Amino acid sequence: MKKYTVINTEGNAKTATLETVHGTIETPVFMNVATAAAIKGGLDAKDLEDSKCQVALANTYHLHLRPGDETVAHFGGVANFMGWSKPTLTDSGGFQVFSLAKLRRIKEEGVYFASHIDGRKIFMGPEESMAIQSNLASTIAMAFDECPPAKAEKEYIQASVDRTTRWLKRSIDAIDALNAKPTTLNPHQLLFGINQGGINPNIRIEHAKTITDFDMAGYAIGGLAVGESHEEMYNVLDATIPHLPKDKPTYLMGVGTPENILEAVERGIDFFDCVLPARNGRHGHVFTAFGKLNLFNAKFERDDAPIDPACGCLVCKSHTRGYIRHLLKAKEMLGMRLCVMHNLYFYNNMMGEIREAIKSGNFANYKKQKLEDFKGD
RNA sequence: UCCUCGGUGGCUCAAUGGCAGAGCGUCCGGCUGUUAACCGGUAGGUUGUAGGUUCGAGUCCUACCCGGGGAG
Repeated sequence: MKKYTVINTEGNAKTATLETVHGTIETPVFMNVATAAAIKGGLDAKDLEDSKCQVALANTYHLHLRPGDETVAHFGGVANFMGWSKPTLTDSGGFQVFSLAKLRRIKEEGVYFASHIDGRKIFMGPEESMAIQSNLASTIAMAFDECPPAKAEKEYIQASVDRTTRWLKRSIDAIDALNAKPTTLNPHQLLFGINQGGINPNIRIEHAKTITDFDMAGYAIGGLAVGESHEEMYNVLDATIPHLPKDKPTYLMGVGTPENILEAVERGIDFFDCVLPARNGRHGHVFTAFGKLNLFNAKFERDDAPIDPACGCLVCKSHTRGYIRHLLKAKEMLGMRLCVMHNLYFYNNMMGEIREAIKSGNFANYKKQKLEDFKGD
């Protein structure tokens, strides 16, 4: 079961549903990042539900290292492990090829990592990544790819993209073999392919055409928001998205700011994920309808307003900026937790507004108004 | 009363007689498929007081003030 149904479109923007064995996902959607089967900042699955989260994202590399994917399988997969009853997506470990640059070696067969936990040597290639993701029993698995740095030379990007294509074929073969022996946890794990090519439009387009030849459940655009400018990112989206199938979900990996998301939805993206709302929340930065606030700022010491008076989240219903600032300054864990809860709700709620706007043909106005409001404060 | 140790940024402390510093705190900024409750920056000093020696004193000398410890 992988039925992707477009409900309405406005220009290139689309709102759709993706039916999965673990429930229906309404897009555009923002997935909440639970790397090690936990939202950092002390949130659990119940908090995710309160935050209007539809999909939780976990990481292959991290869960393979600790507690081990077979241990997660013992608990019935990552969703059961963390008490989450809705769809999950697992990242393949490809991003760690980028972020753990000092701890790895890339070869044709895969990547040799030194564990960031204990230095132990581990190997991960497409087959290993798929086997781990199968144990994690995520709703959607990601192909094993390489995410080259934005500033990499064109020659390196091309060689990297070609290798990612070969890894994609191996990822597909591996997941097909695993799906041939379905488990009750996940009768048919979906696999999304990943487009790469740095900020080079031609490489991006050629790679999009190449991976479109494979019948993937969805197509992701990776390797963005890794140091390039917003303009470069939008140019890549403009060039690439027209060459991806219209009848499949698209996923812009690792993006981004609320502004980035509005721009990408306008260009036709369905799925997003980003650590920003959780990480910035832990650091006391919160998102509001009128821009970002840094709750560490002295001006909030005696501010008795909620983070965002227009917000409907549990935090804004019960707590003041002044109280949360105190918690943050006192290093009380509750301060981080409240900020993360608010930020996740802000993102997920905005995605709901986006879906409604597209359904009613009002997205262009909605986007324009939001971008204007975010500049406020 | 005597002996002794000490007095340096808001706090805790560095600085062979040679540019007065650090950590924390303050204030501000950054964070984009998480190695990140993290990283970066700002401001803040008549070195207890008054003299002296010296080219040069936080540092050596004298007196005093304040604090800790000890003796009586």
